[in-house]
Amino acid sequence: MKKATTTLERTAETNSIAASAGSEAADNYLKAIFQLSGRPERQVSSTEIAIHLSITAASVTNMLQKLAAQQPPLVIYQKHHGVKLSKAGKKRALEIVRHHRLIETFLHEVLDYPWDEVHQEAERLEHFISERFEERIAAKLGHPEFDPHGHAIPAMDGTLPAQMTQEPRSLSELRPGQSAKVSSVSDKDPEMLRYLASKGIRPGIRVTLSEQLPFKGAYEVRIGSSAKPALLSHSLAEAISVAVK
Amino acid sequence: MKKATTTLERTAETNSIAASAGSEAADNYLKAIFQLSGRPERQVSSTEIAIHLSITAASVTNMLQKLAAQQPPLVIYQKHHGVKLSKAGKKRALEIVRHHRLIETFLHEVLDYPWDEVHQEAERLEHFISERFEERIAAKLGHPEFDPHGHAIPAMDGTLPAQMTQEPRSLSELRPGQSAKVSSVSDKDPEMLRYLASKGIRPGIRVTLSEQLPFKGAYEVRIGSSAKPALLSHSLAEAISVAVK
DNA sequence: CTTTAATGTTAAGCTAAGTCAAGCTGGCAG
DNA sequence: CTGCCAGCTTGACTTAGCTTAACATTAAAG
Repeated sequence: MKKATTTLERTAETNSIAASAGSEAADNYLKAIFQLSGRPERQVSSTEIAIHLSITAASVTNMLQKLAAQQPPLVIYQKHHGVKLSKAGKKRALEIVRHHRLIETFLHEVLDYPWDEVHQEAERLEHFISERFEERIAAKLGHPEFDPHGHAIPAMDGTLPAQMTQEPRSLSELRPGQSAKVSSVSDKDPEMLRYLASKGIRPGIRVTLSEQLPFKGAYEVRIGSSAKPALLSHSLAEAISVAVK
Repeated sequence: MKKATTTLERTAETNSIAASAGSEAADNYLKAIFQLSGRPERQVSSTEIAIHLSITAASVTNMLQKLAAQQPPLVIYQKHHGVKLSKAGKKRALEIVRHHRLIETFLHEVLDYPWDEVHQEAERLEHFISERFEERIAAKLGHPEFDPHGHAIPAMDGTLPAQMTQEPRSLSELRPGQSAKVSSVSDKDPEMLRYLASKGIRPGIRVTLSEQLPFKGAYEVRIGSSAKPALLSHSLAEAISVAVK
């Protein structure tokens, strides 16, 4: 008569909600929401997230419901009205952003990666490093405040330097004659980064907009102390954040 | 009367091969087979793999079939008679082992990890680093030949130093009076590594077996040039590989 | 040669994350 | 105040990797 013993009582609790906390996918959603919601914070819609992550809106709805059902909830989700991060969700998102930016800095400073290649590698690794690894590279780098593209690195406790809590101004919003310091550049497009580097545009450099052609035309920009100005397209100008000061 | 349409013809081909190349799971199987098959090479059984990976034998059978069905096949699999790596499978396995050991060395040398903590971190990261990352840390370290535990690091082309192509001898196989040099120690158990470090046992150190108590009793070992001998349990002695020379 | 214990394999089914297609909704145009 | 349609949500299905339970095979012992 068979053993049968095995399946008896069983943890009848295969149970409820299932998990999906801490998964790579969940992390990516949280990071996406964080980045899309901007500062000050806005609600983010399913489709926005879907486009950002290159998946379908249906998947997003699904995952948002799971994230909202966690204990504690990672997002505040209202059917048909978008989503925002909860306290816990924001903490997690900032942790991942910290990982990402520390890794980028590390790759650039310690492993001599060119700045256009750090993003891709960091995008994968950010999910898999331990707290210990994070702590070690931060120490090795002397607890840096900014990554190679000029983005602020959140502190361990999940706080950002004060000036970073507001939406930064883009070079494309300057008026002719205005001068400003480059605070950061978008890290998403390697080609763009290579081009910017070749023009000498990087965080900390002072730029002066001498002229802007109409209809989103070229931006004529004087860079640092260089003699002749450069011409930047609208989308390039948009990818450059500046502090007017 | 319901649609019913659904189950009809069906892609009767739920089908064959599917993919699962290059996945983390597949990598882990290949590595497990590589490690279990030893040198010179033996066939490895499903259950061995199952135990090594802490999953069920059924899962293993499944995956082996997929790995064998790849184009090119990653393993040579014979029902009921175990499995061995194909050319391509061996190449991939060595690539992962190379990643693992380079990462361990890197964590130890560059990030000052203690040698008992490197394994766990490397175990995760080995699957996610790019070729570029591999190349950069290898360069940073001066293309090392051995990891912190004394294991040989495969070259980029997937070859191992000559002496590593044979099964190493364990300290537990020495006869009293024999002397040998520690070539490597097992990296799996952090506690054991800490203990070994405390006794001064590490790769490169010369040891002399002065006495071995019967029935797998303690091994009395003189370590390097130290005055008084240490007592090692059988399992400890087994975890230490030596070159007699 | 037969039996059987150990070991392997198949089949069915679960979960996580995704897809597609169809059904809802809610805010704006008339 | 109505209706409509873009944007969400739901539901039914997929795939990868796993589990359990049932069935099959091998090899060793009688």
